[in-house]
Parts: sequence; structure tokens; C-alpha cells
Amino acid sequence: MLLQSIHFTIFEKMKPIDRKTEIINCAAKLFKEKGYSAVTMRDIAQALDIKAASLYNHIKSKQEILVLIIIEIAEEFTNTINEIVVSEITTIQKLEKVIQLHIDITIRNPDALACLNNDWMHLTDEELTYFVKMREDYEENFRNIIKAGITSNEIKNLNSEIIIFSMLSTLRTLYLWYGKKKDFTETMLKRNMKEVLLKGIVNQ
Amino acid sequence: MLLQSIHFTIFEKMKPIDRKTEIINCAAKLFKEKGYSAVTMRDIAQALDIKAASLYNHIKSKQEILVLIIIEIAEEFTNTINEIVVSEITTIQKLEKVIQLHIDITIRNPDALACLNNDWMHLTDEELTYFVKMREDYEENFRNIIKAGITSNEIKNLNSEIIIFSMLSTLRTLYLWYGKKKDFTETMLKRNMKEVLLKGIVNQ
DNA sequence: ATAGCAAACTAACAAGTGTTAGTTTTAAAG
DNA sequence: CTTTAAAACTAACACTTGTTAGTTTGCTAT
Repeated sequence: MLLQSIHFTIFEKMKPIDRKTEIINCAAKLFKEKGYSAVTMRDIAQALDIKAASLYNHIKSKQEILVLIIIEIAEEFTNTINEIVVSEITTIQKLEKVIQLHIDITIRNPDALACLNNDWMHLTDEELTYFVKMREDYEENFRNIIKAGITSNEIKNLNSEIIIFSMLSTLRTLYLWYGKKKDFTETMLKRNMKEVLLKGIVNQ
Repeated sequence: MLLQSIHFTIFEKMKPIDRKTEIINCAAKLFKEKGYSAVTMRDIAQALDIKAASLYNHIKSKQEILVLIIIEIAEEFTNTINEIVVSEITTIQKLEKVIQLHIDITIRNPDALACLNNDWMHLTDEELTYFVKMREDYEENFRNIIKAGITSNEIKNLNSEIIIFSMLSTLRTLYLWYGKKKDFTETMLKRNMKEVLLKGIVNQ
């Protein structure tokens, strides 16, 4: 009994992916390639080598899969940028931390991130409202960082909306390029992206 | 007969949107909001206040609509960057022309551009192959511009892939921001984006 | 008036959708 | 061996999908 418990615990820690997580990861991968609407429950089942009906022993609905993929990651973005905003560091350091945040999540879970970017509009009801709210808050936080930087003269006095959309576009679609390019290591990515996004690409 | 012909010609020039174009524009708008797969023929018909079957008097299939939306724009990108590459101007000027190209098309047809970005994978057969080829060629052209710029010392010696993806991400998703922000005028967009993308946002 | 034609309509189809109910398999625990 | 529970299965449902066939409507040229 005791031995079995210990064995079970070790086993859990080494392979913590239960069937439900497996389904969600698999679904995210398929959603990334064809989009939520074009992927059927039978597609997901086939990729896991089971029948569609069997999925419902683990998940409540197709919608639930989407919610579980998107909301967790959205909350991580929200929580982390909230911490960054209130931290006592320079604007440039804050922006560097935001860049790191996006790179970290992209590397850890590119499929879910693709899903968040492309399929969030297929959320419904409270989850859709909740997501949109988080998205707006995130952009508002970003905007405040930029504006403070312009005021303190750390950031050029350009149209702040263009700075925001330019940086966020690049950060949000990193998942598209990561993986396609084998030679994108984490440290290289962070160093180069900070340089490109903050200081530009032109000499002088 | 002659008079009628003339009248017809004037009418054509003043209102050149025939029903087929109307359908395609309408479809593009819907595709932008929910994606190709989530939009049904009945959705498109309803938006035009007709029945789904009536659409088939004008178009061959749902697929054809997608092809017509995407391919034309893709070819415009292809043709224009081909001209830019061979033109006898500096690397910076070439990059400025590429920025202009994206802004022009975004302003002229944001819906089709959204569709091209999000739904190209639902193309099939020759059209899919053709599109992917154009996309690869476009990126290759961009890569060559950047590499030439690095060689001539006009561009910083950073990882060229990161420069490419960073610029293209911003340019390709401009449609997401244009329209949401009322105060994005064409001249302002071009001036600010050239500054941000080429010279960065940090003072000094 | 009428013939012709573009463009709408109604009705229906075959295939595919998410999901449910009820049953069988698998494998670990007593 | 038996019990139990998780997780697979088969079969089917109600509905939606893109699309076709055949028909009617409304306008334009004769």
C-alpha cells in the first residue's frame, strides 16, 4: 500500500499528462493548422486513435476544449503584465520583460498561442466577454508603459498606437515563425528581438 | 442602340460592382470576422438578403469565392515586390516601398487581406500550391533585400530571419488595427511605420 | 405585347456535424 | 477469481453543410 502510493506519486510526476490534457494538446495542435471550425471531433479522435464518442468520457464539449486552451494562457499574460506594470524598473526594462513573456509562452506552448490568436472569436458567452476584457486590459497596460516612456523621454515621441500595434503584432505572431526556423534558440531570440523591436534595424 | 451602348458604358464605369463582386466582397467581410470554415453559404446569402441557392447563379462554389479573394491580392504582392527588388534604389528605399505596399493594400482591401492571412490554408490543389509558392518567393525576396542591406552596411548585422519576421508580422497584421483606430491616416501611418520599423522606438 | 435572359426562388439531396445512450473492454485492487 | 471504475466502443439522433434541379420573377430589346 505504502510502496504502491510512492510508486504512483513518482509515476504521476514523471508523466503528469492525463488523457484530458492529451486531448487538449492534440486539439490545440489541430486547431493551429486548420482553425477551430474546420477541425471536427472525429479529426481529434482519429489523431488520438480512438472514436469521437470516446472523447466525451473526458471532456464536456468541443467548446470546453477551446476554453481550456485559451483562457489559461490569456490569464498568464494578464497576470504577468500586471506585475510588470507595477514593478519599479525603467520603461525599457518593462518592455524587455514583456518581450520575454511572449517568447517564454511561445516556446512553451506555441499551439495554444496560435489558438488564442486565431480562434478566440469562437468563444461564447461569459468566456468571450472575459477574454475580450483581458485582451483590452492587456493592451491598456502596454499603452501605459509606452506613454510613461514617452513622458520620461525614454521612448521616441511617435504615435503610441503605432508603437503598440507594431510590437504586439510581432510578439503575438512569433508562434508562426518559431519552429519553422530551427536556429531560433531562446537566448538568441530574446537578444535579437529586444534589439530589433526597441532600437530598429538601421545603422546610425 | 448607339445611345444605349454609351449609357451602359457610363453606368458601368460609375458603378462597376456587379453581383459577383458584391458577393465576394460580402464574403470577405464575413470571412474576416469568423474565418472561412465558420461562415456558411446561408450566412453569405442572408447578408445579401437572398437565398443560399441564388448565390450559385454567380459563383461556382464556396471554394471559388475563397480563391478569388486571395489569389488576386497575393499576385499583387508578388508583382510589386518583384519590381522593388530589381529597382536601382538603396536598401532603405526598397524597405520603405515594401512598407508602402502593405499599407496601400491594407487600406484598399482590409477584408481580403484578413482572409489571405487567416484562411489561405483552406485553399486546395493547384491554388494552394500556387499560393504557398508566391508566399515563399515573397519572403525570399524580402530576405534578399535585407541581406544586401547587411552587406552594404545599411542594415545592422542582426539575425536576418528575425528582422524579416518582425517586419512582416507587423505589416501583415496591420489590417487588424487599421479601422479599429480612427486616427490612422495614410500619410501618418506611412511616416510612423517607417520610423518604428526601421529606426526603432528608443531614444538615442 | 412578347420573347429572352439574368437572377431570384422552392425543395430537396447526400454527406458531415456535435453529441447522447447504452454496452463492452481493460486493467488494477481486494 | 471477482469487483470496480475508467475509458474505450457501437449505433444513432437531430441538425447543418454545400450544392443541384427545376421553376418563377422582373426587366430589356424587339
